[in-house]
Amino acid sequence: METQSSSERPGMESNFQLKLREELTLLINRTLTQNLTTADIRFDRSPEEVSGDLAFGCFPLAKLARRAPNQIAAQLAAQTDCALLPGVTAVSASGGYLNLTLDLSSWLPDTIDFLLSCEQPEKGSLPPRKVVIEYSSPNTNKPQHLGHVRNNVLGQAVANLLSAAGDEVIRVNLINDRGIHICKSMLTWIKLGEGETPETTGEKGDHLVGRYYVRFETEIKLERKRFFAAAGIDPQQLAADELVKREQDFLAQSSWQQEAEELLLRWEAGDKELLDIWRTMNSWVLAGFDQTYSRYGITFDRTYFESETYLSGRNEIESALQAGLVQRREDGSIWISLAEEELEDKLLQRSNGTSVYITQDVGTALQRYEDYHFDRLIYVVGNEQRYHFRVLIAILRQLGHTWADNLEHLAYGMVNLPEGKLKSREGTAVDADDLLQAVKQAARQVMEASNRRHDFSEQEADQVAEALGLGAIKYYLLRVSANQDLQYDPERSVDLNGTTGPYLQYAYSRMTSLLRKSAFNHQPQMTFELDSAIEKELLLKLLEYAGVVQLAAQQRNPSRLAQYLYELARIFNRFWHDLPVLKAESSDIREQRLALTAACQRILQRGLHLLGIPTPEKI
RNA sequence: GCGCCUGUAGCUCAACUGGACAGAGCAACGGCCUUCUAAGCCGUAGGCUGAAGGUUCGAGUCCUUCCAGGCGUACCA
Repeated sequence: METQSSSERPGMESNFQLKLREELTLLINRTLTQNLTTADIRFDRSPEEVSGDLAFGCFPLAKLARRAPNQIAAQLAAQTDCALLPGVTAVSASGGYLNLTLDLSSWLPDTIDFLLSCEQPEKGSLPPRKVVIEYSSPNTNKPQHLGHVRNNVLGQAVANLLSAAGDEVIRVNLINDRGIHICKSMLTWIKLGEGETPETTGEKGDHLVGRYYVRFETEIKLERKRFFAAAGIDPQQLAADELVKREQDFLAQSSWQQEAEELLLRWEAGDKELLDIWRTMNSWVLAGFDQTYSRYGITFDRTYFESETYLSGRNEIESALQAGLVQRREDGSIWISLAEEELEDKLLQRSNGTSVYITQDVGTALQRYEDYHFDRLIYVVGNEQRYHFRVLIAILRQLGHTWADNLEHLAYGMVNLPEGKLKSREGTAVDADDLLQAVKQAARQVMEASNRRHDFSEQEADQVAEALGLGAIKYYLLRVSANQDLQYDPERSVDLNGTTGPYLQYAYSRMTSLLRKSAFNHQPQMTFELDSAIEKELLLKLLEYAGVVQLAAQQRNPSRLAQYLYELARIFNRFWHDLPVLKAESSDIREQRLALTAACQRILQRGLHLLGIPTPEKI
């Protein structure tokens, strides 16, 4: 059950914003004898055709007062004395909305002071909650690809948003470093690796190990082909259930499969020689991951390893068995009944005594609760695991952990290419490192083709290209709301025009350029006489910032912020185009426009950083 | 079969959780650089929101039934 309505978490506000909401609340309560609170007052932008800037929708009031919304709006408009509302020069009713016209020059001083001096303008009014958020969660058998990049970038951004909105955030990674898939790359390296190491090949460790994982898949595919050929069967001709049976037959006699399974048994038995190899290969992969994370700006406060947490899952199941909460079947396997949750029974331990995926997640969750006593635990995991997390939460609840209701699966959609799906097993996925390299190259080419001349050193040019590449990739992934599948078009992501990271970074560098050239220094309480429509658009957009961050945090949806920042940048670009700043008609106007620019710059910088996008000063 | 998710402009995506005439970008077409960075700005064109019913003062959004796609439904992770 939702306990909060969406509009009840405003961010910090300037004095004028706060005052306006208070006065409007009083006004409504007086004229309609309601008892609204300021939290009930939310503004939309007035549409172009209507005279006004901010619109207050009277629809919720219509139910309380049992009158039509446009009647209520009309009455409010008729009985409103503008003098009581700060900086409001006119009110009008239209289509059930009360439209307020703001006086730009009275709003600006207060707004600019607030935006430039408030330490954390995104902060919400509720007490902070302790939130543990898990993202990335890679397997140590292959390098990270585009799907992981979406996860990493999304997780990082949501963590940043929650933190900015005022929560205490603990960012955790979970390394899946054990299991049959790990054994596959190990096996292939042992058999065919001839002692290769990242040092001898000069390759990144995760790429090296990943090569052996792909190799395993190609080898077993060949073996499968031979198996079916020898039996004189064309698998394509088989009915579905027959095919499943034949595949099982194949795996049962496949030497690659058998050897991998033997390796897993040896690993679980603690075979010392094997554990050494396992540790060595994992360390290669982890070193590779560290490089990737660091380049992408992905950080964690704590890293969990499944090889360390899966045992606590086993223990939990053991004690649940004693307590009669789970049942052992005749073949020795252990199950939990989830009939109360209207879910299928779930296996918790195999008949051969080894643990399954969900057992590890039970253990990890328990350990995290012990470590942090969180108010909320968010899992950033692909939406193909929706069912898995429903089951996980149900299990924890059945085992008597009331905090199970504080777990939350932040499911995000798959990343597809225009040609179709990514397939990491076949090694056709878009590799995270290669991707950044390619997009960076493209950015570099655009920089060099441009007729702008900067005295960039080679090193500076490289840094700017890297920043633009990151901006391009991250914005591309974050502008789509999380639960949607997204289509990744490599060519489009390299295109720096349109709703892209580089567009925003470019706008930022323009703002910075103006401020640098003018050596602007903000004086509080300055007076404003600006009055153009475009300047007012900027003011109105700036006023939305804190609310947008609050909403994005609450919905765990950075795309809201991504969208907003694009709108802000677009209005700024229009402002830049239409109005002179450094060469303004008077030095007063110049200072005022610079102050407005400074506010935009700070908001755009903070917003982009929440999305994990770097903001180079010059492009 | 059952469950979950998704269908919005030619393409990629928005739409503050039920509110004003459904908005952007790309692609197309037409304008704007001797002027603070043209990676920019302005304009034109593009829609029966998959279909049909229903609830409501009001539906892209909620309900029902279809249609299409994706993902689950493992003693895989």
